[in-house]
Amino acid sequence: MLDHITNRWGIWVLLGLRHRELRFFELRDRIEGISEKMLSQTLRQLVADNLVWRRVEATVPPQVTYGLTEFGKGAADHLGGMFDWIRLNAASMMEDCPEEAAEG
Amino acid sequence: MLDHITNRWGIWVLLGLRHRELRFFELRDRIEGISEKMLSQTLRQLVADNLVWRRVEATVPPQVTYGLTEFGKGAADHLGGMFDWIRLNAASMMEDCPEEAAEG
DNA sequence: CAGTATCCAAAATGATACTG
DNA sequence: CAGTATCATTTTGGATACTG
Repeated sequence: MLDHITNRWGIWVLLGLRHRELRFFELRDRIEGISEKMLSQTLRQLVADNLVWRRVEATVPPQVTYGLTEFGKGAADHLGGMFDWIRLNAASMMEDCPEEAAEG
Repeated sequence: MLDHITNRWGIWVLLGLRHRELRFFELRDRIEGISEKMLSQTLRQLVADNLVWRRVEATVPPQVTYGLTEFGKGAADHLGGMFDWIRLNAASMMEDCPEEAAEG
């Protein structure tokens, strides 16, 4: 399952759904570069893993909405935390890395 | 860079180095299923990203040791935390998921 | 021991067209 | 709108042989 989460697209879907539930096309629009095929496939995996839920409204045209389960929220939280931490520390790391000298 | 960390093997290398520094063959042994090619490649990426350091001792036979930088330690920590959390919650999630009913 | 180079197989991805 | 099917391409991974 970690594979699905850390997949090329899994991360972005989970982070994309972090703030609110989204329709299929909203996700596709949010996650730039993703194809419909990959989005569909990734979503199916995440739904199967109980990280994401799927709600279909049998209207015309049909509306399908995706959101995070409680489990998915936790995962997205960890993921987001790590992501933020990396962005913060990567910046200061590139400027100057005094810790490296302390290693030896 | 997130790609490198969440790579198929990047995760396991970072987690493998979490407790202590290791030699090349120790890592290869620890991470079952990894080939020398993939290990070498993954390590080069992580070193380039400043997540891992590399120490060469010019002995015969040569000894090369890898370990986490301060930056890498932080990343491995986040990764390990998420990993543990998933393992814990995935188990209870599969048995019973009352939160799901509360969604609708 | 610690790699690198090469070649090959397998899997992931993408573009496009199509369906209900 | 929300997908699925198909095909071509790209990427990844592994086995093996070779080097210092």
